[in-house]
Parts: sequence; structure tokens; C-alpha cells
Amino acid sequence: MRADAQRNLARVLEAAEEVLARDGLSAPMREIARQAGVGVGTIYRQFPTKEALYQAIVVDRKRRLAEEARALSTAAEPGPAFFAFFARVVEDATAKKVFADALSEAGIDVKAATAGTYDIRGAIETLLTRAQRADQVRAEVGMPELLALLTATCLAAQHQGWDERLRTSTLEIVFNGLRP
Amino acid sequence: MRADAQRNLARVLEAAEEVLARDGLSAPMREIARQAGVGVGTIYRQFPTKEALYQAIVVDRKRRLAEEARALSTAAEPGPAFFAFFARVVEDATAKKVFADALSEAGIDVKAATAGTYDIRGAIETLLTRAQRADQVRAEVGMPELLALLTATCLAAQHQGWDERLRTSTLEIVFNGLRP
DNA sequence: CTAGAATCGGAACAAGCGTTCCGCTTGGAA
DNA sequence: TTCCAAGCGGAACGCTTGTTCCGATTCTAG
Repeated sequence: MRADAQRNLARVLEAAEEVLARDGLSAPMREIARQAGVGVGTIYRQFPTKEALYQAIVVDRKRRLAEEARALSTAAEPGPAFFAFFARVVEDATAKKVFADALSEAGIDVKAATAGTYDIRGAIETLLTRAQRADQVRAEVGMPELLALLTATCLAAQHQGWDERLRTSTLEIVFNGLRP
Repeated sequence: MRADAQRNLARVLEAAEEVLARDGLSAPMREIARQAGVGVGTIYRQFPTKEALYQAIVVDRKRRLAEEARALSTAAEPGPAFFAFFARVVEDATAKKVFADALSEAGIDVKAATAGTYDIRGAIETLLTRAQRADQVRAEVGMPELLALLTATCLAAQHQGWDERLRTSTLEIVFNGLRP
């Protein structure tokens, strides 16, 4: 790969991350190209389609979250670890518009694209199970309910632009519902 | 107003309700016209813009929900009344795509358009206050948190298509968080 | 340094959208 | 029944997308 092409790829990824975080999925390719200082053709040389580009962004973000989840899964206190991760994801979604969009609109595609490489779902499930064994989360809470609540808070936090105060107090209510 | 025009208006409203419920805000005007069996020009005779049409639909739905809220606000048991209304709104959002879209995207416009005619916010606040006085909802829950949770569950329920089982179990967790 | 291949930029294309417009149709008062 | 204005349908317009394409440019092996 030529050196300049590699430099441009990095620029494109950086610009895409920023623009998609700000404007969400509806951001035009031209805007990403403009911010990266390249032509649209340059983007299409690396990514066959718009979806491929934002999937690369989302997959990377999911990968990082999976790493955080795995890091927390061996924490001494399973309860705080679980709730900290939940809050972390919501905080992330508040600032990054793509992520919440991806959770809903392209959820299935992204899930399919990331299956096999790493296992964020499994990492979350470990956090949940450990917290339940430590009696910090009610036993009848399953993965479907947990993912539903995660999606719900992420979507609303992003769409309405929850400030930190509202995010904290609202999550406190949800966490109270999860606790025994 | 001519008789046929009146008939067409009714058809348009009915078709718009159905199409917007199914496809959300992104539904094209042509699709609504097609389903109503009229030309697009006929819709534009009654509604100056697409936004005006779906606002008419959303405003009507909010009006009906406000009526339900007011009806419940004199119920004998404030706790069940409050939670029943919450579940009712989420159930509604699950089936009607426009509504959740409206909660987020055009929330401010809709709020402005409906201000004065009726007071859904006030009706909800009454339900909350009564439930709190009856010690069925924790005192530190405010309207911002309540609306945040309502929006969150509505958005996720619609985007992910929660079935009745998931909706019930997830709301149970949220309700547990709201209870003292 | 040079040639040739890799890469780039952005005009051009196709598709889908909201909205406008106008020739034709039709309801209903006279 | 007649007549004309109110109403209709849907082609056409303008705009914004994602995507393609090719002449111009730039890198780098030899």
C-alpha cells in the first residue's frame, strides 16, 4: 500500500469518526470527504459503500467497549463493575450519534459483521452473571431485558441530549430497578 | 367544503395514520397518496407540507393520550393508575412508529404546536404527584426523569420491536426502580 | 531521473424525495 | 340540464443523496 494512500485512510477514519459522531448516519459522504480533505472517490477506494465505512467505525467502537467489559469482568466487586459498564455505554452513546443509530437501524447487520471476531455480548453476560451471583442484581433479569434497557437509555440519551445530571439521576432509577 | 373533498380528507388521514404508523417519518408522501387512492396534489390541498400532515396525526394521538391521562388522574388507586398509563404509552409507541419518531426528532415542534390546546404534560404530572403522595413512587423522581424514562422505553420498544413478554418484563424492572 | 502503475479529485449519473403546477374532471347551485 | 369554480391527478421540477468513472496527479521501483 502506497504511503500516501495509508495517510489518507487514516484521515478518512478520523474524519468519519468525528462527523458520524456529530451528525449520525445521515451525514453525507461529501461531508466526511470534505473534513478529511480528500475527494469522495478516495473514500470509495477503501470502502465499497457508505455502510461499510460506518460499520468499520461502529465495529471498532464495539471492540473497545468489549475490551472494557472484559477488563471489568475480573474486577473485585462485580456489582460496581456491572453498573459502571452500563453507565459507560450510555455516556458513550450520549456523545456519539452513530452508536445509538447503529443500535437501532443497522443492529442486525452490525451484529452479523462482528460475530466471531470478538464477543461483546458474552462479555456483558459475564458482567451480569457475576453481579447476580454477588447478589447485586436481581436474579430474574435476563440478557434480553438488560439489552433492552441499555438500548433504551442509549437511544433516549442521544436523541434528547441528556446532560450529566439527568443521566445520573435517570440511571439511578434504572439501577434501583435492577437491584434486588 | 365540497362533499368529495371531505371524503378525500378522511381517506388521507386514515391512510396517513396507517402508513406513518408502519414506516415512520421516512414514509414518502407518494405512498400515503397511493394508499389513500388519491394524487399527491390532493394531500397538499389540505396540508401545506409533509410536516403539517404528520403533525396533525401526532397531535391527535397526543390529545387522546392526554384524555386517558386525565381520566386516570381521578382513579381510586393512584399507583396502578400511574403505572398503567406508563405502560399504555409504551404499548402505543411499539405499534406506532410515528410517535416515537416524533418524540425525538420533532419533539420541540410538536410541543410548540400542541401548547395551549391541551396539557398532556400537566396531566402526566398530576398522575406522578398523586402516585407519590400515595407512596407508590419514590419522592425524588421528577418530571425530567419520568419523561426521560418514558422516551427511552418508547424509543427502544419501537426500534427493536419489543414483543409483549419483553415489554412486560422490562417495564417491570423500570417500575421497580420507580417504586420506593 | 524516469516511466509506469497506483491513487486521487470531483464532475457526472441515477435514484428518491418534497413540492408545484396545470389541464382535466366533477359537484352542486341556479 | 347547464355551467363554472372547486377540486383532482400525476407529470415535472429542484434538490439532496450514494456511487461511478476517468483524466490528472503523485509515488516509487529500477
